[in-house]
Amino acid sequence: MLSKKTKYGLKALTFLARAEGDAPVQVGTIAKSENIPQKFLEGILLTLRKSGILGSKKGKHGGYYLRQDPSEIKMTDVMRVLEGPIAMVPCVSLNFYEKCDDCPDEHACSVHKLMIMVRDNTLKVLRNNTLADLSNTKS
Amino acid sequence: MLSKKTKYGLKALTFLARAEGDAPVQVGTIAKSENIPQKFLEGILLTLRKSGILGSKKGKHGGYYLRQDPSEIKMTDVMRVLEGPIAMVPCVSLNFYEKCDDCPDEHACSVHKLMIMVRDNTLKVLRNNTLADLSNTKS
DNA sequence: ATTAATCCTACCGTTTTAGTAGGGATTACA
DNA sequence: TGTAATCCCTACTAAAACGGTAGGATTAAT
Repeated sequence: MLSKKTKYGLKALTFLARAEGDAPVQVGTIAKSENIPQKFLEGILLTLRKSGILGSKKGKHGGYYLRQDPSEIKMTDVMRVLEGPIAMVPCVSLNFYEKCDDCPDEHACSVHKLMIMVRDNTLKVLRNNTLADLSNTKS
Repeated sequence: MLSKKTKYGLKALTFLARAEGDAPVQVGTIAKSENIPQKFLEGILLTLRKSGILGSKKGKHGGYYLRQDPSEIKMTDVMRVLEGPIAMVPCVSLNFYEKCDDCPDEHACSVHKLMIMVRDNTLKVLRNNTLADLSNTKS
């Protein structure tokens, strides 16, 4: 299951991508428009900023903004920041690899085999889609 | 993340597929061989039986067995029984559809669009793989 | 100085996960 | 007919994750 955190984060990013101009957008504005609890969204945007995807401006008239063009922001990066590993099992994760404690031989493991295939196909989708693709209102 | 339940279930099914002959296999045998807590595995095999994937024989010399040839058992079915919906979001689930409570227009939702693509690619993998493919020791 | 915003930490109730415990029902076999 | 092995079922539990909320510190514009 996709967490609310990720879902809300994606919606917020889409909102920012669609927002014209480069003036920072306030959390409250996004929260209201996208039906997201404001305080919850605050934390989400904070982690997006810490990861380098968003920038922020403090104080009055402050807010958040994208640090790159939407077409440069890959879904793999966003998903890893918000949702964590893309692989469904740590033993097939590229960025968060971990050995299974059961499972004596990884290469003989049937789950391993299947999850590598799932991962590769998911990666293909997430690598081929940028925030610009999501923000596009057409189809 | 794949739950332990699903992981253990897949391993158990693989074990059964590899077991020669049609004599039922006991939970204890599988548990020991695959490093799975026996009592936990008991429950998992029970749900697999209730879903129709496994059959069982009670009493002494009882155990579990596959009800179809491994090549007939699709990963989509197994995953839906053990892990639940394949889609990451209920609003793109084929078998477990549910409307989002936020999100006024599903078709305008960027998350929806992305998750449909992910789902379709995952489905492709799971539909094209049977238990026979998993059990195959080669590559 | 006031106001409006981000930033940060801590907390909290609910649900899910990953089991464990204990026994009932059924069957093989001596 | 008795006993051991096995599946079957319910209930319980500790720990983690999820989905927030609360309260205030900090920073910047006016």
